Amino acid sequence: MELHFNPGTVIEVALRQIAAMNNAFSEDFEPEVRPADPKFGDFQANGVLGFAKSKGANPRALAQQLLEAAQESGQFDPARVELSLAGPGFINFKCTPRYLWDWLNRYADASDFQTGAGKLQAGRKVVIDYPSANTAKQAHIGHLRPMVIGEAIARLLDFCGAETLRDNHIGDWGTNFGTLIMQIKREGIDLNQLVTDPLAQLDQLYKDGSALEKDAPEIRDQSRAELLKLQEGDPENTALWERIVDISKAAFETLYQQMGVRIDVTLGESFYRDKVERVYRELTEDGFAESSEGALVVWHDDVKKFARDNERPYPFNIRKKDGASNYASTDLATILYRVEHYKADEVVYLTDARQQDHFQQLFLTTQKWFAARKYPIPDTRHVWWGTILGKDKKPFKTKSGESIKLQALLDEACERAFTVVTEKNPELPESERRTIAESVGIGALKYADLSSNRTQDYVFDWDRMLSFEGNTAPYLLYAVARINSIFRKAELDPEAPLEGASLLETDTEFALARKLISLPSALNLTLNDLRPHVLCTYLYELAGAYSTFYNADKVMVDDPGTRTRRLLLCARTRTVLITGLKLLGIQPLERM
RNA sequence: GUGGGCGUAGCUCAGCUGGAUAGAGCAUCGGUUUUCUAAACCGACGGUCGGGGGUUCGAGUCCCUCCGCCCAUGCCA
Repeated sequence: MELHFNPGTVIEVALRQIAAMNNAFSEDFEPEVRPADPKFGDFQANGVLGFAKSKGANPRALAQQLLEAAQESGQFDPARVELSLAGPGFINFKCTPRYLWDWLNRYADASDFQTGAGKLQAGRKVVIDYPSANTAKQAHIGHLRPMVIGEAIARLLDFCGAETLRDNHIGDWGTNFGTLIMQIKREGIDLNQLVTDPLAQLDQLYKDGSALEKDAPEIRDQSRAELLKLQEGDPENTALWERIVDISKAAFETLYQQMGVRIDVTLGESFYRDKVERVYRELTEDGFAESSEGALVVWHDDVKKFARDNERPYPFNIRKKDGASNYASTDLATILYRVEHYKADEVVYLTDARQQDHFQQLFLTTQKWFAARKYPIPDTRHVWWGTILGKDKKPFKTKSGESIKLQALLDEACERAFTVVTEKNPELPESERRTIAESVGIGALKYADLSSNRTQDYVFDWDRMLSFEGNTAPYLLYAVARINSIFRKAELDPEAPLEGASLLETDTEFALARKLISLPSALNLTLNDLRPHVLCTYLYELAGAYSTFYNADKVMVDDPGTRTRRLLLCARTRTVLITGLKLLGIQPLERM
């Protein structure tokens, strides 16, 4: 068996090939190789069971046949992997100590992992639409998930070889500008005079404005008129708008830096304002768009929910009845631009769960439109997530019921982490405790967001996320810090090559080694549905296997062979943990 | 009404798309340190997987049917 980054893939490819040449199987046989429970082996193939069922064959006999064919093929060197038949027809694969050891020596540092993982998405151009913040509003807790999940997914795709473009599709052209400009004019505000926290003041102006609109239709009309003037290029409104956007960008930049969010381009909705006409024209010409109640809409009769004869009409509204564009218009113009200008093979959108209908309609419309025009059709993916809940299981808010400001959340995370660090490690200088607290605090916040399945709501709990027990950032960071400490005391570079190690011996060493070689499986699985919690679970299990090993097997023993092999396990664990944490956007620490 | 998500241990969550005896952490109880960071480790306790039916060698996972919660549902994004 080849010494590949992902042994599971090698097994799968080999089995598929062997089955294809065997009379008892057919081309469509899927081996279904996956990591196994350690008590059975390292990998298992479950595919025979399903296959036997579909053919009405005896699964165990069939599995026996495949196993023998595999052994005869010469593709499974007994010195590297042991095959066995189990239960109703599972085939188990157990890597030999030799193989584990060779793998650990072959895949030694971050660049080895990068090379191995880099084949997964090689050559793909992926545009990632995030964090797509609003303009003229302060960032609040609702902006946490797009920043955290978006950054993690972007890093993951980068790591796996994709050529990514992080496109910050800001909402700088929405209806809210009508309201905001209306209110600015009403109050006679000079935007250049706003000094302290200008974004907060814009936020307030908007709130006041929309409060007024609530029970005054004439004010609502006024706002709509201001919006239309802006969209038609009125110089006064354009100048106001530019200033608002600048204020917003500057404020968000500070947050992006703290959050470790990296952006390649910021092309907001305004960028597409002269590109929506083409969308209207092409969709109308091709017969996809038509007028309905004064608006321009697209019906999708092939999907019940969006069909025109549905009991509750739910068209894709691409131009409002007042002639103004909306987010459907700009999203259509945007995807065209991403394909034509950036040659995107895939576009990944990151938003919360509530926008699923919109993206379903957007994707349907894009496919039909692009097919009709013979434009390249990109893969599209909507990566969505649930709500952050308080302990009462309702959306997490302040006691007075307002949304929590993101900056306040970050500050509290760092402050709480600082208290903990000071409690545990009072002898460290304050500046270092502050640095540690920032990594631990922000890291804990991010990890809490990433470690549960993103499609579900999760309960926000400071104490749990900052705990050193359980599936948390501090637990993982602590594991890294302990490894660093060993190398520091031994006066060794954890990234330097290690020579003269003896072969693995104890159960805890083996358990750790087996966990290490399952990194590629974890990456694969994470990438499948872009679910970072899969990677989190893996890292947590790895840190757990390390802690068990650390407690059971002393590293700095006298015997040089034993010492070196344990140091090697420490070094590998460290590299994998650091690599994983960085993929999640969490900064590892030398000590804590 | 329709569509989406969900219901797993007292609490917070996993469960790799139908696989082997349903797993972690917290909490509770008990144990481990002259040893590299005990911010750790080990063990015990804890489950009619919302209820009921079905499909099959096999169901937390798929189908049907109820119960309950969250979200979306024509011009905000």
